[in-house]
This record gives sequence, C-alpha cells and structure tokens, in this order.
Amino acid sequence: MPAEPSSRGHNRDVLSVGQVARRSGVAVSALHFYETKGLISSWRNSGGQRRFPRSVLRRVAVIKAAQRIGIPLSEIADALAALPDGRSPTAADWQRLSDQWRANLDERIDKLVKLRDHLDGCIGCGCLSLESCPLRNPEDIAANAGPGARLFDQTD
Amino acid sequence: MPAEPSSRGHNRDVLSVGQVARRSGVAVSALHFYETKGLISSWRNSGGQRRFPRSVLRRVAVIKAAQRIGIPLSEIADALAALPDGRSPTAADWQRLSDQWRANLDERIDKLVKLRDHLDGCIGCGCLSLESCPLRNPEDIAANAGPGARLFDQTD
DNA sequence: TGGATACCTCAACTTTACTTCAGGCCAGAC
DNA sequence: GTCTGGCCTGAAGTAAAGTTGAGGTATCCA
Repeated sequence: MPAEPSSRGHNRDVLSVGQVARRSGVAVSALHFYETKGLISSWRNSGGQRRFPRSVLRRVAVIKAAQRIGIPLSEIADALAALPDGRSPTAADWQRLSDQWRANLDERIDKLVKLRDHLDGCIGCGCLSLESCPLRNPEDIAANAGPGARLFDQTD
Repeated sequence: MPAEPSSRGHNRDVLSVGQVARRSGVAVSALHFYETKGLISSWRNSGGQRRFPRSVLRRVAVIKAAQRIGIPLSEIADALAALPDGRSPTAADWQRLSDQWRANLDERIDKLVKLRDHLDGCIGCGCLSLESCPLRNPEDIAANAGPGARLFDQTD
C-alpha cells in the first residue's frame, strides 16, 4: 500500500484527494471539478498536492444529497458559499440548507404529483388533441387562470 | 400574411413545420431535431419542404408530456416506435403509453418522497458525517440490506 | 414579378456534470 | 535509491436536448 498520507502517523484530519474520493464515493476527477467550481477547497502540500480538511467529507455528502434532490451544482455552490466564513458550520447552518432544499424538493414532488393526476385522464382520452387540455397546453392554463394557479411550469 | 399552406383552401390536415411549431409550442429547430431522432416524421412537398399530418400535434403533445415526467427522448422514441405501424394509434394505444410512464412517474415520486423523509434528519443532525447515514452512504445500505432494499439509487 | 417570409441543410455552439488522456512530477515502501 | 502507484495540469471528449448561424431555396400575396 503506497503513497497514503496519514495511513499511519501523519495527520488523520488531513486527507489527500484520493482518500476523499474513497471515503466519499466521488471520483477524483469530480473532486477536482468541484474545486474549480468553488464547491470545495484545499491547500497544497510542499509537493503541490491537494490536501483537504476532514470536514470536506461532510461538504461532499451535502453536495451529493442536494444533487439527488435535483439542485444544480451552481445553486449548491451558492448555498454553500452562504455558510459562515470563519467558523466551521454548525448543525443549525446545515439545517438552514436542509430547509431551503426541502422546500425545493416539496415543490418538485408537488409538480410531479399534479402531473400524475392528469396523466391518465389526458393521454388516454381525446382531450390531448385539443387546445383545452392542461397536459397539452400549459400556457393556456396560465393565461386563463392568472398567476399562481398554473398547473405546470414551462421551465419544468 | 405570407407563405402559409392551408391558411385558406389547401389541406387543413397537412401542416408545415412552422404551423406545427405554432400550434404545439415547440420551436421549429426542435421539430427538426425530433425528426432526426425518429420521434416524428414527415414527407416533403415538391419544393422539399416538410409536411406533417395533423396527427403530429398529438404526438408532439405526448412527447412534451413524457418529457415533463422526466423521460429521456431516447425512451420516448422507443415507446412511440412501439405504436402500431399501419393504423393510427387508438385511445388504447395512448393509454398503454400513459400506464408505462405513470409507473415511471410513481417511482420517481416515491424516490423523492423517501429522500425528503430523510433530508431533515440527515443533513441537520450529525449523522451525515458518519458512515451510517443513508443519505450519505447509499452503497452501504445496498450492501447491508441486500437487493431490493436500497433507499436511493446511485443513478439518481 | 417582386419582395417578404418561411423553409432547407449542415456545422458549430450551448449547458451541465463530469470523464479521459497525455505528459510529467511526487511520495513512500523496500 | 529506485520503483510503483498517486497526483498534477490542461485539453479534449461525452451525453442530452436543443439553439444559432450561414448560405441558399420556396411560397405566397399583391
């Protein structure tokens, strides 16, 4: 077993990129990528290799959780950037993220449920071929029902 | 008002690509794209311009509905290709598609709901930093609980 | 018979989230 | 001290789902 910082003796709170990759289940290339996007950060050792604090594992875990929800990396980056600057994030900080993303998740679920409710009636029957179907013609719904009442988003 | 086949006189059941675009809310370029992917098809008039049967509108509507559900175009193409060859699709044909996609939709909703159920407990608390959290470590769940019991898909 | 649109093809560009590759430098075990 | 495997950078490739642009043709209405 070669080149493994902290495999015995060094600093157990400092991880190489490969160690982070193994422990987080995220590829090294993806970690590089996240770093270029500002989602995580590292310092370099004397040889120019990345070194991460152990806390990066939680950060990566949060990133992955957010991705499963369907949040794009750019938004995850924004959310993470809003974490406190000096101190390390507390449970309350993470909770704020969770709340934020939970709302997003609720919304997505809600949209899919509404879509489901209309799917059977709309594709199977003849209404899809006419302008009056909510499944077919989201714009009309929006136009007729005013703001806040639209069933489906164009941006969906 | 220029170049508009069937705007008066010709064949009301035959549409130009621009007419399809206006009636379906899909850009001309997207219709071209769909055609290259085999999702829709057309014949050409003497001048080489695309002509569509009116039925393409329903097809496009179904494509859009499926996309809102989250089905990739390749799968939509497969599903549409499975429609009867000679005759035009009946309500029962569309119903089969609807059933198929509804199952997919149910599954997606289910996954998101499970994710939601774990989000509060997992990001907010300390468990995310340890190997035992289902939100953090889906692989472990899969490994420990055997097939069929995993909470989250890697491919999600 | 024009002129204004609409339409044609093909290639290249866009975004998101990465992966893969080439060429070359570290780190640690023996 | 050397060798194997880890790590580095930067560029290019991938997939999905289209959009945009260039250069040229069709249609239609007056």
